[in-house]
Amino acid sequence: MSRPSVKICSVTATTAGDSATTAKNYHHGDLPTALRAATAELITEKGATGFSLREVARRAGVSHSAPAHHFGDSQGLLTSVAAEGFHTLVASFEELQPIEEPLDRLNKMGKAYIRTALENPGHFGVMCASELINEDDDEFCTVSGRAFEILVETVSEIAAAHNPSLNIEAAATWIWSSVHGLAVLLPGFTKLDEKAGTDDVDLLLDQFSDLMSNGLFKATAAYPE
Amino acid sequence: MSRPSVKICSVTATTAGDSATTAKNYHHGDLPTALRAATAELITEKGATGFSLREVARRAGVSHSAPAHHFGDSQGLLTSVAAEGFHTLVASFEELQPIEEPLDRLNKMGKAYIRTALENPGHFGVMCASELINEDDDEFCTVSGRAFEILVETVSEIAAAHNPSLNIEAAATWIWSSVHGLAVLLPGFTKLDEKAGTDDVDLLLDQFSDLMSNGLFKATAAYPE
DNA sequence: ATCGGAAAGTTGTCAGTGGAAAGTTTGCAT
DNA sequence: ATGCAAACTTTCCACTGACAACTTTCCGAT
Repeated sequence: MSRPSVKICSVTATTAGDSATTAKNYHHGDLPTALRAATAELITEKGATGFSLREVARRAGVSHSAPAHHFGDSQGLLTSVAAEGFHTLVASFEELQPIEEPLDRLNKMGKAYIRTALENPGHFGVMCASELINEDDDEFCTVSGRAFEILVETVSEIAAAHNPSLNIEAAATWIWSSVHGLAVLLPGFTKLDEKAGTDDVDLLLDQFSDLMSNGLFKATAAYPE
Repeated sequence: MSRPSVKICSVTATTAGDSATTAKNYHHGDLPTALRAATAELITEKGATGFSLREVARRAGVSHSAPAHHFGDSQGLLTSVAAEGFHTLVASFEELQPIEEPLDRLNKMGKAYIRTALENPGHFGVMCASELINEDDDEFCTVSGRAFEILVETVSEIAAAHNPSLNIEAAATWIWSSVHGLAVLLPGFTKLDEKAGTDDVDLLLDQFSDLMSNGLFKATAAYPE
């Protein structure tokens, strides 16, 4: 929360185009965006369970049933927040695409994944909460599918470069599971976020890279320093 | 350590076991157990978000605030259910300890993990829901710590047998993340549970084993048949 | 210019929820 | 039998999500 990271998201990007016309477009300006922001903030503070539609509305300064008008129900709002989070993730993935060596790119994608999760706990807390969101939502499907697609592409390149007989789908699923599991299991994101956490995570991810590349039989997984 | 008193079944065991002493012990018999069972059932049906203390009480046939007397609040109840789930997991791990070859044992532990998750969705849905439970709870800490301990032991043996320079902690964390991530991400447990799902999962786990052992550089991750 | 419809937002209401507080039943030790 | 604590019930309160009905604002067609 030390940086204005939420701005990254496409949603703000799409609407932020001409603020002259949209900013005071209506009563509120851009309520959907404000509601998503309030939601992410609230989840960051109180966790996904502490979330409440009415509290979000209160923070956005609108009546308690205004959100329903834009998102239907709370699931709709949370799904939209989740999609926003995936947009951020995809954007950070795409920034890394110029990296030539696919293994290096994969390593950095893993770090980006964890960093995104740490920097946007409000979004991340809901991105894989299949209970809370509507995974069949069009925008959500598209953007989360795109994220996985990028991973598969990278794994394909790794296979081509290092091991042509690799089962790409299985490997991609496995990698995603590893990194996602780590993100989920990392105890108390806030603690890590506070201080030197990013370095620790990067170190751990380097070990993961070693393990993924070389396997239990050959990996040393030693701290590189 | 191969077979301590199987606390897991204590729940089901006590209800059927000595009904003379416990069954009609008090008003209800064994309310805490009944409440845990009702909770698991409810979560299985409606997901962790569909859970409500009052509905659980209703199913157990007691007043809406009876649960509070035993578990404090809903978090207490859910934590107890999570601990119960970990007991089951630890028990299934311990059944596999006689297997000599640690790699084989690890493979079967992974399958057991997924199978436990599939067979007890009500418990699993809450075991790693850090939002919903109190992870500092004594019993929860003990039993979940034990599960990880068993994994670390197995990884240690793998290191001793195959790769002495392996960083054991990192590797264990990584393996846990992989399998947990898979369990979390597996879309719709019920579907897989219905039919031939177990085989599919076993196959996927075999691929994971291959990837974990040999790494991206050497693994083929091909279907074994 | 204005009129009508649609989008944006409000107010009011309802059943349901968790939690606290206070009362009641039950078993048991003395 | 009596006293006491544990197990459970009843009552209450603030809060929630969803719905329906209402008002305000905008914008385009005439």
